[in-house]
Amino acid sequence: MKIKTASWNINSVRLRIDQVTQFLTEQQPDILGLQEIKCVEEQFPYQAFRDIGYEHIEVKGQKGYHGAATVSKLPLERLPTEFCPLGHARHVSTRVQAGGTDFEFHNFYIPAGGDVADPVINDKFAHKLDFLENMRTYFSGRAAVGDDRLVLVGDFNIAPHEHDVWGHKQLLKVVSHTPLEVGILETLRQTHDFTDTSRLFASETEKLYSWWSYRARDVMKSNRGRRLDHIWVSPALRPCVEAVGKAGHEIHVPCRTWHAKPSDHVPMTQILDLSAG
DNA sequence: ATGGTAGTCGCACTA
Repeated sequence: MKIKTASWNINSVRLRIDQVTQFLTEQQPDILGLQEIKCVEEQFPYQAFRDIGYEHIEVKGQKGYHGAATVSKLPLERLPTEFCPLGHARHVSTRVQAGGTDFEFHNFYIPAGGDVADPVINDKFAHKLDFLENMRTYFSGRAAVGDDRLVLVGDFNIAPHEHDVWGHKQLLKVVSHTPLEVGILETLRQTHDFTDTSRLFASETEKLYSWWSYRARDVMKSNRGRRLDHIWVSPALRPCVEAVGKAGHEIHVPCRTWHAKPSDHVPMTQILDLSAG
């Protein structure tokens, strides 16, 4: 059984509900993790998703800021997790029923971290590091991450590799690409042997971006992007990614300019051949 | 070193 997973920082799900439903209709992922929905649960446009076949919806919202939601064609069971030390709505964990099998889908919105890459003088950067530490604690505390079938998606707000940013040297002191946060994220990934699916079949020097700032003119022409969004899988699911090959992964770059008012992030999708795991 | 844009709880905050 093949399933298609997706992740997208939508920057207000209510404002861009038509873009989300267009994406779902065209790409037909089985499950989508949304970040920055910017609404409370009661304001979430449930019906628009149900109308096009996404009947299973788990939302963690808050007023005005942040928020995450997972919408799915496959049945979901909410898992009780908490990663944010400030209690922000930045995470939804679910178990997904996929035919005769299942897997966990962890949808993250890691804090951006403010402007100054020093946790002593910048509370937002300290918060980002604390959130990452809570992720580390959670996964280290699980008995057998290597055997468990986990998909981690979301806006991690970290571009780990040199060619995940338009200018490695220019961004070394810019939050999202500093060695401190990159090192923590890479340690988390390597500790559990998570596969960063965007890089599995891409060459190390291929530029990959999922986000382009609003604060620049002709941003796609200058192409000053960063790869802040990720789909990771645990070792148990790695064969499911390998089985579908490079074509199974897609960063939907045209979505950065396809509507007059796009999100600053584009969606990405990863197909898993669950029969290979 | 600064400022640029976007969305929301809009006269401020987060990104």
